[in-house]
Amino acid sequence: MMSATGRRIGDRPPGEVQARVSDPQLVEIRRGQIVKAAVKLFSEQGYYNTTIAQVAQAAGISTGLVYQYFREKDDVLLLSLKVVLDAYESEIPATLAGLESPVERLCTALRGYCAIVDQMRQATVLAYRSTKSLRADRRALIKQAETRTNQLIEDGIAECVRAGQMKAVNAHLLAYSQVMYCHGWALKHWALRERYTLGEYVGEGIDLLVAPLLTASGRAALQRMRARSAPAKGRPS
Amino acid sequence: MMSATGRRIGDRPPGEVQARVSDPQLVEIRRGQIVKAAVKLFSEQGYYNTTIAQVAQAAGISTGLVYQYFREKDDVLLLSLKVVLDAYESEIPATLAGLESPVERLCTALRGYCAIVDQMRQATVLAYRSTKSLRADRRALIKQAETRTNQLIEDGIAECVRAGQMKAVNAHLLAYSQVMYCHGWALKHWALRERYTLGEYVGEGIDLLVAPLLTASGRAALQRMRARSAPAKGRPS
Amino acid sequence: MMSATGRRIGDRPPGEVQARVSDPQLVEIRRGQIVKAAVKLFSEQGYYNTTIAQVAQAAGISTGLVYQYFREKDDVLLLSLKVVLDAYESEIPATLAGLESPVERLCTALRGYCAIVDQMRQATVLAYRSTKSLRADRRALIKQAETRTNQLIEDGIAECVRAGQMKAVNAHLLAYSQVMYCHGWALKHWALRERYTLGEYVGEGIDLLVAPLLTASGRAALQRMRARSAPAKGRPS
Amino acid sequence: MMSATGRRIGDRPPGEVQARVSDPQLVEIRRGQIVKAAVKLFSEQGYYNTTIAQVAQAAGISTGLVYQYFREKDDVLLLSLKVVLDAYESEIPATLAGLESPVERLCTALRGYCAIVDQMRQATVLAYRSTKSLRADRRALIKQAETRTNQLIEDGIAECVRAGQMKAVNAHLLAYSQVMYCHGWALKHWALRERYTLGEYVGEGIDLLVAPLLTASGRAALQRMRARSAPAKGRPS
DNA sequence: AATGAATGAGTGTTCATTCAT
DNA sequence: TATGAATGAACACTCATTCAT
Repeated sequence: MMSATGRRIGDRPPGEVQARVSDPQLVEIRRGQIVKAAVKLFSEQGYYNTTIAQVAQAAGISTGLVYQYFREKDDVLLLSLKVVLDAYESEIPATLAGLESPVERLCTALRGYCAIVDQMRQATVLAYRSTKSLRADRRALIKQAETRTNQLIEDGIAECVRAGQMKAVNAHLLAYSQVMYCHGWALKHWALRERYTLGEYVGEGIDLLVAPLLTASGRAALQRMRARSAPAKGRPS
Repeated sequence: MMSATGRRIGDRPPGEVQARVSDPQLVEIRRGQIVKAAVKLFSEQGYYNTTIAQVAQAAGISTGLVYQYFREKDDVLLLSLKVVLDAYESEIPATLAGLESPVERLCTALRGYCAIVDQMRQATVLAYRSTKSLRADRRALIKQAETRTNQLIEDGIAECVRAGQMKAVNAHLLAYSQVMYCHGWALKHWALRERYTLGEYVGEGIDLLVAPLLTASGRAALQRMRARSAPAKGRPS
Repeated sequence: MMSATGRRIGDRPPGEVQARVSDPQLVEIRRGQIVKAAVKLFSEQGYYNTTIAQVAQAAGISTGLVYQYFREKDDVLLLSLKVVLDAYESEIPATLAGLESPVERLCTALRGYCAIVDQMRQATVLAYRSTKSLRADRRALIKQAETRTNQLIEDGIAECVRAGQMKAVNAHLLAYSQVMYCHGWALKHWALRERYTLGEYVGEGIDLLVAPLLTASGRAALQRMRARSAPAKGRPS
Repeated sequence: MMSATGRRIGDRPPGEVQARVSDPQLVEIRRGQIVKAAVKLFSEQGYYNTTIAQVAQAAGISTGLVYQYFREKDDVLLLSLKVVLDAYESEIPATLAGLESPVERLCTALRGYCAIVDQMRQATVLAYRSTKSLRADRRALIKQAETRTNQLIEDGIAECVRAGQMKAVNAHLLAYSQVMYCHGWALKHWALRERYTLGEYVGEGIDLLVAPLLTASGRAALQRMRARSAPAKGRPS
């Protein structure tokens, strides 16, 4: 069914969305347009309440053109979710550059995670709501990406433990707990925004989900980190 | 918006679902049938992939009859979600009967919460996924119910603090964290079921989200509770 | 996929079209309406140029209702073609009642065949044009029906031969030839109608495709038949 | 109806397909490519199930280029059908070169007709199925071509009669009958191929549609012809 | 002359909702 | 009350045709 001139775009694993357009640059641009519009609309109205025509219009293209870049509506959702998850996977490690102390690395990762969640608040909710709308094989892709992100946090925890900064804990479940705390900023934003700034939310989260588990040396490291950032940020009201 | 023939049934607050049928008993029975079928189908297939005809068939009634008890499909979802949330609100307090120690009450509440989540795993996921499918005013109802359940946990935490069993913490955010941990059993069940039984999940959760925050007296209370339940339960495989 | 209350309608062989409506009488009525409209429109405009909406409108029902009685557009075509072929299969034998002479039976069958073709001229063309639009398994059903009709003619020929009224011939191919001659009245009607009436067409056909193959006794029988019918019918202009 | 930039190419009669390209040689080549691909695809899948993009790809050119040589999809069909009919019109006379005996000429024409039908089996079916897909004016062109081919056969019959080799018959309808017999090889190939080779089919056809109508001298001529070809061919199984 | 991306009208099909019985 | 047939708006997806390059 794939035209002879059809080409898989990018180097992504199988299950990847295919396009009828051969120019990879154009594919990247158009898909960017479409996914951007889709994330916005899906997040606001939900997947099933958003029509392809709306996505196309929001992307500034014709309805038919969407189908040159995506085989079906499902594919648009898949790529939209991947964009969000890929952001986690690439941006969190980026925030850690140059940091040595395990505790500092963990806290920074959590801070970064929450920051991305904050930026993509609606898209994060979308990921929670819409993953099940995907077909089984595609859902698996999303779950894998999620697992990889969790692993980033779990590794950070394990580092802390190995360095003697954190007591021995179930790193796997603690990571889950922390990740869900980060997601919570998006999922329960309607309740949280009235009471906390993002900074406060992160700080309190560290107090609850990191600090109590630290050893004396871990607590010292946390202290140092906070001392360093406090003057820069002041006390947010 | 209010159909001329529409009639408020029962004593529920405004925003309540309306029926065209006058016999309150019958309304209760039929709605029960319908909602039971709906929760099952919505959970399995999602709200938008489930047709009213399917719900009717699963409930053993005709399509048209659904509209004698619900004004629109949305109403069926609303009531379905309420059923789930009401279960939380009524069953958790029930598990606490006769317990005195604040730490024990908190841990029992969390254990009960997870148990309900486990029983209604799919429905819990449904609540996460589908709340936004509701219209704004109805969504508010759901959020209120959720807030009330959170309050149960938050009160438990506050009790612990007041009784000197837990250090001073942000009870509000800790409650959120613990509630999300409970929900996690449903939301991430695909990843968790391979590694933990429900009992283990709860136990580890308490180790992470309760124990580290306790005072010496709180720790002693937790110890006593565990000593009591351990022989009864043994080591779950 | 079939609803539990779904019911196969009628006693037709597998491959039969299914309806979502359970009352067999209603199914018969509605399908009659729909197929009648479909045969007309498909014949006039072709299958692919006719929309379901047009069929529904011509049948005096709503678009959606068509899909209560047919699973897809293809099914409407299938039943439309079957109606035509069933007419052949049932009406031709009916014209033979009471006739004894094999030659007379054969000629009457051909006359009857042409008469039906004349009545359903457009539908006959439709059968030629649209059979390939069906999916393979359905096409097979149509071919079987066609084969059965051919067999009717072939049997008539064999009878003539057995009775010594016709020389030994390839009954199979002669039947084909005669059947195609009958179909020709519909297929080439644009060219034939200017030159022949239906009666003339049949008469000349018998002169070409029956008479030359008869034995002396067969010719005599043909003669008698024609003598009998000539005064009744006269020379049609 | 005539686009301003449209230009008539070549010396074809009115109703002719137009091209935007001026070089007549190129037009011939490109149209050849396109029509060849179209005949194949239309025959296999039907006209409406074949997209212009598929035709272009099969022809090894771009989609847009098709519209440089054809004004619309309909035109591609028109030319495709003409190619088939032109083959009849030019190839049948070619087979008759050097033959004198009218009966031999007629039988050879029929044999040639069947041979072409056999070569273009799918395309012949296409002509039957798709003529009505053309717009009325174009359909007329096709009918004319068909009429001319019929005339070839009719002339052959008339020759036989004039030469005293065939009894007086309705040459017009006999020609139809014989032509339809030839077409039958394509139209009913699914049923015939299991029982007859092409040679047998032609031979039996002559037995049914030619031989019984011959005079003594005609039968003798047929005899001679068969005697000549028999040794060469033997009895095909 | 040639490409192939872009357009947008058109259609099969679904399904929430109504209504006659 | 209950049924289930009927409605019709809505939407995903296709494809003939155009057009910028």
